[in-house]
Parts: sequence; structure tokens; C-alpha cells
Amino acid sequence: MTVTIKDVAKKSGVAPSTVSRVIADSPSISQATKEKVRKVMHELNYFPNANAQGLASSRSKTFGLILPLASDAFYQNPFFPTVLRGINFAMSKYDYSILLSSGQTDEQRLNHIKKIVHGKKVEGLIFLYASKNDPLLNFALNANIPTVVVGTPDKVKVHVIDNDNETIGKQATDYLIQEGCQNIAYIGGDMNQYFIKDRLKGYQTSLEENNKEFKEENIYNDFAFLSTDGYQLIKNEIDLGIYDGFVIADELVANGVQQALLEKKVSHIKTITFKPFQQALYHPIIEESYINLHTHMLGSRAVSILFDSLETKSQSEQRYIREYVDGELIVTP
Amino acid sequence: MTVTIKDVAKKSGVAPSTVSRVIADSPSISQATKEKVRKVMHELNYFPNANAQGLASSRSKTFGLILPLASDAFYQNPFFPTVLRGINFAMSKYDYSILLSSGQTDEQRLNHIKKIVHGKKVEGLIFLYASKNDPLLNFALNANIPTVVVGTPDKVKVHVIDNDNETIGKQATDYLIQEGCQNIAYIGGDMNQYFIKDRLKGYQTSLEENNKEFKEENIYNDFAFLSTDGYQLIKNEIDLGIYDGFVIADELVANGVQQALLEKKVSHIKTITFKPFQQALYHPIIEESYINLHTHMLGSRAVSILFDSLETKSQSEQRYIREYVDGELIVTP
DNA sequence: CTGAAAGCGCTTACAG
DNA sequence: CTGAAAGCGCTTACAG
Repeated sequence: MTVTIKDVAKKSGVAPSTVSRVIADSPSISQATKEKVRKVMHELNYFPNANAQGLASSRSKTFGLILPLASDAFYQNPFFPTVLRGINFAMSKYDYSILLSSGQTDEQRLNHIKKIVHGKKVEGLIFLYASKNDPLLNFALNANIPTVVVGTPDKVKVHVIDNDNETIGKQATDYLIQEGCQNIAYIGGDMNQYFIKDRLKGYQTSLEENNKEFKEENIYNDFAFLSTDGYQLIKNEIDLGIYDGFVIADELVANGVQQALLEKKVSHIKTITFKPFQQALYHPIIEESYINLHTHMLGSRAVSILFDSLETKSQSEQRYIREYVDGELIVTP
Repeated sequence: MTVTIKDVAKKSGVAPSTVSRVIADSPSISQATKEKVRKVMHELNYFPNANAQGLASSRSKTFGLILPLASDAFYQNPFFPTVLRGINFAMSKYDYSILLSSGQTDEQRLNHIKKIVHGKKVEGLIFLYASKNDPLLNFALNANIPTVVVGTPDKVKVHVIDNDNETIGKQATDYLIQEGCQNIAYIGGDMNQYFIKDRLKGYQTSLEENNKEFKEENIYNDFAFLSTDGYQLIKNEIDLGIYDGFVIADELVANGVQQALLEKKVSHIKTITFKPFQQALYHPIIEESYINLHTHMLGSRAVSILFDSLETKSQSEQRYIREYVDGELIVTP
């Protein structure tokens, strides 16, 4: 019923091994043979069985995509569709597929990743987050499977692609200072995500370089990455009188903050935040300057790095790439 | 190097076929044997090779997830992470994985879906959109692979899970009328997406039932699903004086509309829209009533339907499920 | 309840 | 440049 390599071989008048080499576009096959066989493959509507290929070659031509826990507020972030678009873009050049991680709990997620890695369903892994003490990343490192993290984890032996969060945190703060802000607060979120910490470092560096005092009480943290959290923060918790600038580590939170500022008719506070790409998902509440993170680039570079690492894997010496994508300050008049 | 079923068999003192049956939790194996073998599997850190399983059983234990074209504005919609969460939730009960469709153009997407379907990488397909003349859906139907569409396509021979868009369109319009609105516009989006059309039908039905005239010129369509499009519409194109109500087919568009209404200080127009779940991603600009679509349920039901259809596939008579999830009117005081 | 054996559809040294 | 053959790691009738 299903057409196999044998059917193609018979109809083409060659051996199955030759058909296999045509599939792989092996240079050792003559152009004439290739064309003849391809014609037959087309006529028979032949598609190679991926499971057989995977078994015989031990290459599944699939990468695993590791998302954060779905119950995490971070999961909702517009960051993800944007990286995914970048990943998808880069993948289309290759002949690979993407398998999604799943699981409702960390334990389930760990079991699933074990299954797909040890079960040879995936040849490499792309982590879409970097958080503290992540059991999945620990597993990946031990399993010694090619892995790239979109984000900067607290691990050395893994490929990393990220924005330089410290630098862009500084960049954002520098901008506010340059615009004349005297007392700037940092509005973060979940400190378990490394990018929140790293942007905070940049904020601190900027203050110090500009001879401004860095104070713990100007840091607002420990809430989820939701618009509502930013909104509540402004409505209830912050003494707005003492600030004239906010560096807001996440776009979603910034949205809620700006909403609340608007409702409270506060206009003496400048805000700056970070967005995945130039055209924002939501129409901006207040037209403020922001840092464009080029998030789609994070995704496409992640894929390229993984392919590179696949090729060099066999080589004796294993190197780890650590690549940063620049943020771009977009000034809105 | 990799531990196989033979290693487990040897160490357990049974045949490989027995180990295989233990993996499948076959009822024909004694409890004692199962425990013994499982212990060894654990000791050896054994995981079955998925490619071998797939080849031997012709079941890949994987579903394909078909996303819309990434360049489509719809791709950014918060709808997707929400269905995905529902899918993920339902999947965790089973031992299946999700493979993402990819491709930068419709042609690439079609090639990729052919490859994974004919190449036996997936046993079933979940479409996350329903649009006009979709070549991928046409392919799926011809290929006769179990398929469920999240959305209501113009096809009969496929499983469908969706909100009842006509009913919720009516429900939304009824609500505005009940609140005293006299002249209500329908703000849609891309008419190639069926849900936009169907909600429009409900809008029309409601007007007719309430003896209000349905006029073509009160329908605003043909723009992308972006907040900015809703914003521009209000800012430039609509004569706001003649309306006192808007039914807005998409949350993102509604966000832009509300933003523009706020800026123009328009308060005589009530709006209603549809949201994937109760807690909105963004803090609402104006606290207005909305219809909760229970989108995560769409995702989890899609998975269940696909599993059901897998089981009944062998049976002679093929039936198609068409299931609707209710919308829930959330009234904000 | 368990085992021996064939087979799933490919790839890949090896030989020529 | 091409072919014959072994093998990848499972599953599944069949037999007992």
C-alpha cells in the first residue's frame, strides 16, 4: 500500500541503495541517475519513511523546543511567538522539524524531555527561557545533547544566544538619565528569570557611572509578567512623587504601568521598556522610547548555532558559543 | 553504547518480545514479570527508541500542529498561546508529542506537511485556524489522516472544535441592544478567517430579531488582526457620531479601538469583544463586558477528539465530530 | 503467560 | 558511479 524505496528502485531499474543515495543527494551518484530516480519518486508520490531513516541513520532530523512551564505567567509573553517566527524562518532553509516539549508539571516536563532525547526523537534542543536551577537544562547538559539556550543561564557548558541584557539595561537607564531623569526606579518581575537580573545589573552600572545612588528600595520585583501586575504596582504600591523615570524590564508589565500612569494622570515620569520587535502587538498607550530586542533574530540564530554544533559535534574539542544580539534604542519624539 | 531492548531482556532473563510487551503494558504479561523488567529498565536507564517503535508499529505517537502562515498578522494573536496551553494540558494525559508545522510560504508549508504525513512522522493533525481555500487542509483531507480543525472550515469531512461563532456574535450584539444601543457597528478584520464571517452572521441575526436594520455600511472589515488597525480605524475612518455600540470580533483590534476612543474622549459608544480567557493578557483599557471564549478548552478538546478518531479510525463507518464550546458573557459593572 | 522469528523501510560500510 | 547485504531497535502474529 505505502510506496517504499524498493518500489522506486524497481521502477527506476536501480538498487534500493542507489535510491537512498539519491534521497540524500549524494555526490557519488550521476546526474542522469538522480534525474531518472527523482522522476519515479515523483510519479509514485514517494516520501521516505522518517522512522526508518531515523532508525537506520540515528538522525531524526528534529529539534526539541523547550518552553517554560505553561502555568507560568511568562508563557503568555509575546516574546514566544516572536522567537518562534525566527526559528521557523531559519528552519525553512533546512529539512528539519520542531518537536514541542510538554507537561503540566516540572516532573512531567522532565519525563517528556528524557523520553524524546533518549528515545532519539530529537537531535538537539532549543531552550526558550533561562531560569534558576532548571532541572530540564541540567538534564540536557548531562545527556550531552547539542543544546542552545535563548537566554543566559547560569551554566557555562551550553550554547547561548541572547540580548546582552546587562548592556541594554544600561542603555535604557542611560537614555532616561540623558533625558534628565534624576530618580529612576527599576521595575522587574520574576527574579528567577535571568534576564530580569541582568537588566538590573545594567541599570545599576548606569547609575554608578552617572554618579547616582543605587538603592534597593528603588527596585520593584517579585511579581508575575502580567500587565495587571504592572498596573496594580502603580495603583497601589509605588510612591510616584519621588520618581521621574522607570526602567521596566518587560513589555507586558510596562503596558500595565503606562495604563495606570495614564489613569492617574501622572505625566512627570518617563518610562522605557524592551520590546520583541519594532511593530508592537498592542498599540502603545503612551508613545515612549523603547529598546527593540530583535527577538526574531534570537530565534533564527539559535537554529543556526544548533546546526553548527551538530556538525562539529564529532570533533574532539567541544566549544561553546555565546552570542549576543544588540538592542536598538528607538526614540519616539 | 545505547542500551536496547536486548540488554534489558538479557539482564531480566526474558525475551525481547516480553520486554516489548512490558513497555506497552500488555495485559498478557504477569505482574511479576512486569515488575522485574521495569526494575531492570530503570537500572539500565533504558528508553525505547522512538524511531524503531514507529517503524515497527507504524505509529509515531506524534501529532502535527498546523499554524497559520507566520507572516500573517493573525499569528501574533494571544489566541495561539492559549490553545497551545489547552493542547499541552490534554496531551499530558497521553504519551504523545507535538510536531510543529513550518515554512515561510504556503508552498513550503505544504511541502513540510506532506513530508511529515507521508513520512509517518505524525499520526494526526491539529489545525489551529480555518481559512478560505486552505491548501494544507485540502491536502489533509485527501491524505485521509485523522484531522481536527480548531475553527469552522468550509469542509464537512473533518472533525471540528470551535466556539459557536454565530451564537456568540448574536450573544454579544443582543447584549449591546439590551444595554440600550440603537446603532451598532460590526468591526471585523480579515474575512478570509471564517470566525469573522460567522460572528458577523450572529450580529445580523440579532439585529433582525430585534427589528433593527442591518446595513452593509455598518460593517468594517478588510484589515489585519492588529491593535494598530483598530486604532487607525477609529482615528481616521469611522464617523463616530452615528454609532453607540461596537461589536468587535477580535480582542487585539478591540484594544486599539478602545485606545483610540479613550484618546478621542468618546464615551457614548459601548464596545464588546471576545477574549480567549478570563484574565486578559493586557490590562483592559476600558472596563467593558466581553465574551469569554474558553479558548484553552478548544485546545484540550481538539486533542481528545483526535485520540477518539484514532481509535475509531479502523472502523468501517467514519463519522465526523462537530463540537462547540460555549462563550460566556462576562458583565463588568 | 512467554518466546523465536520475521519484518518494518531505510542507511552505510564494503566491494567492485 | 552502483549494488548486495547487514543492521538499526523495535513489534507482532504465530506457536506453545
